Amino acid sequence: MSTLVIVESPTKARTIRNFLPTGYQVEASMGHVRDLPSAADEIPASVKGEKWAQLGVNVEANFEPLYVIPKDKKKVVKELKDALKKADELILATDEDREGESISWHLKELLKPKVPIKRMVFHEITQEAIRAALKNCRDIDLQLVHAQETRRILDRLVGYTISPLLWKKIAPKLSAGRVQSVAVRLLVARERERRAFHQGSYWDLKATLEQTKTAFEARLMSLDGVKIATGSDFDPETGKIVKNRKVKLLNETEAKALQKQLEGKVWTVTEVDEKPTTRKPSPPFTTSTLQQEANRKLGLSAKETMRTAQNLYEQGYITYMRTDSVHLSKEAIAAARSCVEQKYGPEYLSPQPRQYSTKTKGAQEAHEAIRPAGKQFRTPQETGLDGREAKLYDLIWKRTVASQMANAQLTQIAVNLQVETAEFRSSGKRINFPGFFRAYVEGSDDPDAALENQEVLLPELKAGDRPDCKQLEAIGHQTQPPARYTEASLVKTLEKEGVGRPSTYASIIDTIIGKGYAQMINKALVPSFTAFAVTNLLEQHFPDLVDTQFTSRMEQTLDDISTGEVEWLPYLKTFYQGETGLETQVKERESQIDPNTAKTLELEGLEAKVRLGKYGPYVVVENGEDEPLRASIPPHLTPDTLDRDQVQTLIKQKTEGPDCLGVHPEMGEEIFMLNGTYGPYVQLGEVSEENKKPKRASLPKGMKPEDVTLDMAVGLLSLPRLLGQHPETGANVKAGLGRFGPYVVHDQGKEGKDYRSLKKDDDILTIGLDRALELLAQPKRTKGGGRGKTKEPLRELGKHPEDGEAINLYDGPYGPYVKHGKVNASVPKERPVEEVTLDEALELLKAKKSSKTSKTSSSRSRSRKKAQ
DNA sequence: CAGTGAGCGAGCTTCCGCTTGACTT
Repeated sequence: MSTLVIVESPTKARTIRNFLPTGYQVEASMGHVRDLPSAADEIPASVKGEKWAQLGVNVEANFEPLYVIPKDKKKVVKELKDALKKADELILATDEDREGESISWHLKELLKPKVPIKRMVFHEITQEAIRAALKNCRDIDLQLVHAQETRRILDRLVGYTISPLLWKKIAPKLSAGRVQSVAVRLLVARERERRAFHQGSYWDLKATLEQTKTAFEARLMSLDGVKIATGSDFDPETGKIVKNRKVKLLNETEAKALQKQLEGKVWTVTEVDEKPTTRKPSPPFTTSTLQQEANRKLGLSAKETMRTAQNLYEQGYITYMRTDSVHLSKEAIAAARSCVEQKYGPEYLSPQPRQYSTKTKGAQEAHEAIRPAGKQFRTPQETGLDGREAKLYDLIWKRTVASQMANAQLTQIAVNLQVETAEFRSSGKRINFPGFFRAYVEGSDDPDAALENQEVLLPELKAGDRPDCKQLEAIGHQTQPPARYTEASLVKTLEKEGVGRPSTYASIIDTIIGKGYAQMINKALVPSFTAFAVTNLLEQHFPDLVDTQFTSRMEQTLDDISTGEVEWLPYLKTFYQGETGLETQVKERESQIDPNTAKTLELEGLEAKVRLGKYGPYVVVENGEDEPLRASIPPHLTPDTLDRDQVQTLIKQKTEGPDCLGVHPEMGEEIFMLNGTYGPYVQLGEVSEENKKPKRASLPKGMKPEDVTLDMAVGLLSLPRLLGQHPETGANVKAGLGRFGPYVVHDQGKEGKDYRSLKKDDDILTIGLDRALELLAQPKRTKGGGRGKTKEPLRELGKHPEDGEAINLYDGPYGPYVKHGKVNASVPKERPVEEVTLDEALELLKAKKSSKTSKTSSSRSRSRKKAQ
């Protein structure tokens, strides 16, 4: 008697294998095994002529989906079929959520087993839980499967009807979808706010006071009983105080006058208010909160976090990393509590075990929260991990353990002080009992709030006290525009609205960047002009689809379908073919929308219009009777900074030709300031028949075109510049501008070149030999396995018999590999790294070399995608 | 890499969610 058990992931398969009796074979499906055809080459010839072929859903016949096996799943399916041949029974043990139920159903439909089928679900991977699940098998829940199918079809209908509309009206290859279009809209909405933002400025006073030798600070709160204006009193759209607000706005003169007036006066404490407060630890990690915290505390991108977590999961250090649940098993709670007792003592335990409940919209909770694996948590030190993995495990360990710790007890202290008619306030915080603070304090998107987490000590004060004023300063402030989204804050917002799933948060960001809807500038997501045009069109013509509520309404209906309260077919029919249905809407709008209008952006406070052209965005300025003036917008110029002056400069460059900075003193040719696809650059002479490629040099980052003088331009054009000879080797030391910015190099020709980037305060035009030597003497910065070629090998294996070049063993992000010249070959997972020999390495390299000659079509198409 | 913004025009582009291995280092 033998039974085939199918789960989603190979890691899970390996784990539960140990908990099942002999005669059970466990295999992985690797996620979904069937799907709607994703592109034309997956549509079978038999339906290619049909009107609905491109959709992959027969909208004319009860929305029957056309399922195919994607290319990358063919192998898995074949293996599963083979495994089934040997089995007398099939157990489908995928996750208990909507997608998991659907995977089981697809497996059943696809494998058409002739043997009995059971559906098994479990929530914990322990001996008891799995044995119990085995005894309580059930049938596939078809209503849940219908809910998934409805979700799948609806997403397809949205994506594959709206995207083609965008191709016709804005630009080919654009995309729209239930999730990505909402994400893009969030970015665009924030950028609009930033464009509309007007800065306001205000002043206040800061006093440094002292009592019983302890210094503390106080801020001016009110004057003559009227509150002093602060940032929140401003209207961000006007830069002025909100109408009818009764506050006193201090300007610089007034603030300084008041400062003078109050100097040397008597300060009196009028009121001391102490309030006890408690803080509760945050729940254990879900995918979304892990991504946010790893981004804030470790600086990891969502993608990096997931890759690192996957490694930890596969090595058995943590539980499953794609989850929306904050639930901890009994076992996990016990393990966390024992960690608290051992490490911090019993007084740090929460009196009762804490069980958190998931409040996220649309959560499906097929898994536990992300936590250290096992019945006993390994402490971060015990794992022996290093690098990113160690840091991420540490974060997960602390968060999990902290969740079972006692509340922190604090006292908030507010002290009011009076000096003449001015009222000042000082706030402090005392930590009476740190509780979970000992282990973990959640990071914050707002650095000011993070500061609040620290204890602010005040001396013992009581009403009537007269502290000394040591210093009184007038301080100017300016209101700040709303911050752009980061990866972390975007994921947080999407999760809050129930948009996207744990398995997709990281890829949503990839999608919107890959489609040219946004770029990442200093960790901030900045939407493109294309994003503006697409969002405008969708908001105007399909407001429901880009509403953040759309997904939660859909989820509600899907829930109702899964309980049988709503039928799936009528829902889809109304959504697509109803009077205000999607198909009807798209057809109607197709004739209404003028492509020229859709490609044109009217930005607030700008007469010039932005248009999307074949080669990117450009500005158009009406020029009376004449042809309008046009000029390209360089990619580094973002929508929020495009103002009148910027447009002026772009147009001027275009019409008057490039600015001439002067004549090169030695070459006798003119030097021009130009703006190219890669930003501003200087050029010596003009392009002509005999001089097709005149000498050019980009401006280093931070140098503004308008600040560049003739001398500076000459300096830039003379790069790389010889600084002198290295005192030890006699080789040339030069300074130049490279792909990564300004650098110095110790150029020993064939012996090798040693590069260092200049520091922020160094000037490429004036740097001398001494400073260059100083930089070269510093070690190379190798942060987290940077791109430096000087990576230390794990082990040297020996020399290649043919060319005598060294063959070394390295550790890389994809596991250990051996390297010979430019050829790398991974060491197979089952081989222990310690045992790899030179001969084995030669074999691996040989196999790799021969396979390299045949490139697959899929890798070609992937690199093409990346290039866009 | 470095100055364009219409048109010849077959066939293709595109969604979300579930997974790992391939990429290369």
